[in-house]
Amino acid sequence: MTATEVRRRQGGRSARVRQAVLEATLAVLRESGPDQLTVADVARRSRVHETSIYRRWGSRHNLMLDALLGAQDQRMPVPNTGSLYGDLLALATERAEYLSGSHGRALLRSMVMSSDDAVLIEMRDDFLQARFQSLKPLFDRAIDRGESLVETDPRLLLEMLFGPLYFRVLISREPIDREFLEHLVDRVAAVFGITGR
Amino acid sequence: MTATEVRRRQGGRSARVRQAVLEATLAVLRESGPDQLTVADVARRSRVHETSIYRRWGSRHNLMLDALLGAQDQRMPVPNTGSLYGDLLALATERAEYLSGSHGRALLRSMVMSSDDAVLIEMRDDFLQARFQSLKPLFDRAIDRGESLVETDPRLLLEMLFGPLYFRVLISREPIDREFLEHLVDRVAAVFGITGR
DNA sequence: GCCATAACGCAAGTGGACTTGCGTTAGAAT
DNA sequence: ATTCTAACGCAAGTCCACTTGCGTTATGGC
Repeated sequence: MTATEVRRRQGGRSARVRQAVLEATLAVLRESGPDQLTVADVARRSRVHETSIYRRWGSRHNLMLDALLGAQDQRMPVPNTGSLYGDLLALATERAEYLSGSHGRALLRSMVMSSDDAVLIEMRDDFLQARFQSLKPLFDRAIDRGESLVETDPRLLLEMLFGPLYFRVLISREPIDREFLEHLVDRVAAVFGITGR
Repeated sequence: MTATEVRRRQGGRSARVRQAVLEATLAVLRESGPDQLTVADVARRSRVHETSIYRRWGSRHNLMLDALLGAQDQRMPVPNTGSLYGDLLALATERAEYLSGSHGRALLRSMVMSSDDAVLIEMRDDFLQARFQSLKPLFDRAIDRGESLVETDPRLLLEMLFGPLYFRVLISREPIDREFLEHLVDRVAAVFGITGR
């Protein structure tokens, strides 16, 4: 029973190709926009053959997703306004702005359209995991300050905060204005017993 | 200033073609699934030329969106369990099940990928408007029963209820279990001062 | 250094979304 | 009944996502 263990390669050429392709993807994305991006463009720009791109990423959407998630890692601002309420409002505001922009819309469409094979699922999970993890200090600081949180399931809180934003951008396509953001944060803060404003 | 008013036609052949195409779309959707649906299939089945379909709907996703939204109108169950809490839980449960199924996933992807020209925007708006409208009795009944609602913005409430569901199905792709639904409804009900369970 | 093979390059092709130009049919207004 | 033209039918073509087969390169393990 030879366990057919495929030894994947990660360094050297493989890594160079990966980086070149992802960089090219982001560049084309900036210049042409998500709808105009073609794999042929990325291939030309990265000097990597189109076939190699398809063999590694499988589809155009998967490729865009990988590139965009990578770009996210850089700047994921974790607000620190002095109160949990303020932090949540800042967070929701930043998120709404990002999602409404062309970069964010591209990421969303890619997340929705990307395939659901093991690799992609893991990629998404890792990203969301890291994202939620990076926001943990936000709650720790609130507890240190003595803000009373009746509820301490940050995951649920964040889903209730972000869910409506994604709903508006993806489904109803209503604009998200400051009033809506404040109402939303008010309600969410209320449920979780977050004091002060 | 001749307002170049294009007289659209709605009855007769136009209507027959529209109905035939939408029916065929749903049939193909059932038999082949959303990813396998091709416009050529729909054309053959409806006996309407492919070109005519493209001229009217513009894209495959727009077509699917129209068909699926139409199919929704039929059976939009408005729960009546005797308490607002029970109604909301039933509503969220039904919604989660629908969205997780193949029909729902198809609708979601179509909504995300469909174009944003005037006609489509109006179609989406009408649908959501009708949907929210149809749920109004649910709140009226609660008030009649004497349940105290501190908050009376049904729209916001529904966005807070549905948002996280859409988030899970579209973005994180986490399964939605009963526990999550109950927690969610608990919190939402709490914000809006919904008494009783 | 040598070898096995993962990953890449290249050519060629398939399938399906979407477009265009032009002639034809059939609502609807007069 | 006649006329105008929106909507349809048809043929042909373009573009791009994605695949396949085969030869070539260059890693990583020994």
